[in-house]
Amino acid sequence: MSMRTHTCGELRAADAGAQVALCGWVDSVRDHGGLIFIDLRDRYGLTQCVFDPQDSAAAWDAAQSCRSEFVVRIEGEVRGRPEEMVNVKIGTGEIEVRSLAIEVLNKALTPPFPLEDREAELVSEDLRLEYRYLDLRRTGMQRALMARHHILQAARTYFDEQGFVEVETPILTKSTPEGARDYLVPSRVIPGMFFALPQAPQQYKQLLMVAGLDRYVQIARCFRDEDLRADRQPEFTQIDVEMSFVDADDVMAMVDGMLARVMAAAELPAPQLPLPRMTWREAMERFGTDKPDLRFGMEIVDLGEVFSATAFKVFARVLEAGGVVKAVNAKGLAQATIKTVEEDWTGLAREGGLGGLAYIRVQEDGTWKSPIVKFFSDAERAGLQEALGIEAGDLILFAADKAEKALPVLGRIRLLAGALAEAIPADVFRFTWVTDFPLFERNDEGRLVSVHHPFTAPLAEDVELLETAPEKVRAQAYDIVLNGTELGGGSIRIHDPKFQARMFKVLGLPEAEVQSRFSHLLRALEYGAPPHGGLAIGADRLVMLLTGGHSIRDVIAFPKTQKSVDLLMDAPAQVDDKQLRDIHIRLAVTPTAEGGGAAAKPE
RNA sequence: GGGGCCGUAGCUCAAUUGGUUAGAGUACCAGACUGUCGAUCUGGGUGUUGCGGGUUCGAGCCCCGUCGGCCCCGCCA
Repeated sequence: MSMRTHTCGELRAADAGAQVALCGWVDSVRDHGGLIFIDLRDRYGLTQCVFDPQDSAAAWDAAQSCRSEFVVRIEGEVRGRPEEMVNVKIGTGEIEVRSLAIEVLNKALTPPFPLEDREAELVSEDLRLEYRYLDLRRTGMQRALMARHHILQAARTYFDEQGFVEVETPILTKSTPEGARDYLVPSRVIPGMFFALPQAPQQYKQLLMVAGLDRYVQIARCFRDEDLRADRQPEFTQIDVEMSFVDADDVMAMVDGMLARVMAAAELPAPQLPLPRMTWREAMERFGTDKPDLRFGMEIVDLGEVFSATAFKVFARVLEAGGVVKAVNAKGLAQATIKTVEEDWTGLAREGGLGGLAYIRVQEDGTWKSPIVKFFSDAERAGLQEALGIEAGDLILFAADKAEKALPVLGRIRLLAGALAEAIPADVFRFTWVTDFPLFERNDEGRLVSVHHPFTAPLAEDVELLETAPEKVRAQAYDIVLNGTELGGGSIRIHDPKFQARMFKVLGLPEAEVQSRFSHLLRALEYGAPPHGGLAIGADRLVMLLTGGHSIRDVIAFPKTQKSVDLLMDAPAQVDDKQLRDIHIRLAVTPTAEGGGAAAKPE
């Protein structure tokens, strides 16, 4: 008989009578003194194996010494269970294996934490990460990894069917001037020079379009040396796409199809295609963010009309100065605590540069309780009522300032209010495209920088504003958003070398820097670059959202901690002096062994 | 760089105002048990209260420092 004849998730009533061999981990031992039950587990499922001293005294004896997580091979005969003994919780619950022999292939130490999902999910994450190979043994984690596999496989298959070619681009590449901090790799051969790990395969995929590949896709690893969040890891995976001879609609339609396939692969309801679209301006006006969560209402309402002639000086002054008065109706939150409204949310408004946050609590009897209502005319009250659909129990939150300040604040409060009111369903998936982003923004120093990246093409009708009013120029850029999370984004690229040079000039990049950083791309554009565009989707975030996870660490096999430490491998770590000499590096700090060897402390 | 939460048995947590021998559940170990499937019953505490220092007659608890984990802001073209 072979090592194993079946998996632990395979046997059914129809297999009764079969002689089988199963291999796996001991999930649990229930020793009744006479009878012993061992649940044997592998990736495929759980099978109950019964040891009776009358069947085989030797096997029964060996089973007695089995402990959790031992790796064993069991031979026996499949037996149907009487109806009252069927276990409906597991797929193999209608059978059991009458065990005639058991071989311990490997013993196991007692796991440092329970491997049962129900309990393991409460265990501190650093312990799980230190013993990730045990954590990944859990059903829940295996399900997440399987979902990831199916989702990425569906995306690959889809793009293959659509004629895309998967091309691998270098991991050792060149540092880019803008964007995130690069991970650097010193060159041994050329002293003092460094490779950078790619933040994205952006320029390579554009060069592949110049090369005539026409349709490119890659499940690409990307690296960014920035601080982490629940949805950000220093290395992450993108579904990276680029297409030639397309416009923005073509790219979005292609990705619509992919997302529909991916939803099916994740066994989730199909979204209606085409996925909805809105412009960046509309997203900001209605939701106060460029990644709107469409799972609930509480949209931002403009009250410029209502208060156009108001006697309330605070609003009047703002409107006169070209500002806006906006509000959100936090439905049903009139009972929100003073702390929530006047400390937490008002504090948030102040952080966002607002003077404060006005509000109205609508009492159960319909009366308005508010420090500011007394300044409103009857017409203004009626206007508010109408514009915000005010009902008993509502909480109205006002922001009056420049639109760029008021909208983001209300956008954040809308999310908090939605969560507080439990108005955001967890099992609903609402996609939207956000299009027509601004091409540029001002950074801290007031310098013009690309919102997306410097290869993004502007909308044709805005090109004439490039030099005169660059901040008004909209980009042929689009983000795909799911449930308030930015899944990915892309753009139509500039394919005309003269235009690309013009763009660098508008950005104020010195000629020398353009040459040293982008000469390869500019030269490539000189040799017949097709019009092209594409996008990249954050694979980890996509899988996280579709599996209901709260952190991308839940869908990455071996993630890093918030300090970018790998607790399992204990990386980063010190290296030998010889290794440093080879790469011409001398340390300016003395590494210390504290914190498990991963912490380096300045002298 | 900044704000917040956390660190007590293998795990999850408790421990009154600073009080004498640091507990519970579970895991684990031993014994019992022939139909369990989160088995059950009996017995057993296995501890550098993250680490270092301070205050105190006395510190898990207070103070200072430090290490680590998580969430957020900044940052992430």
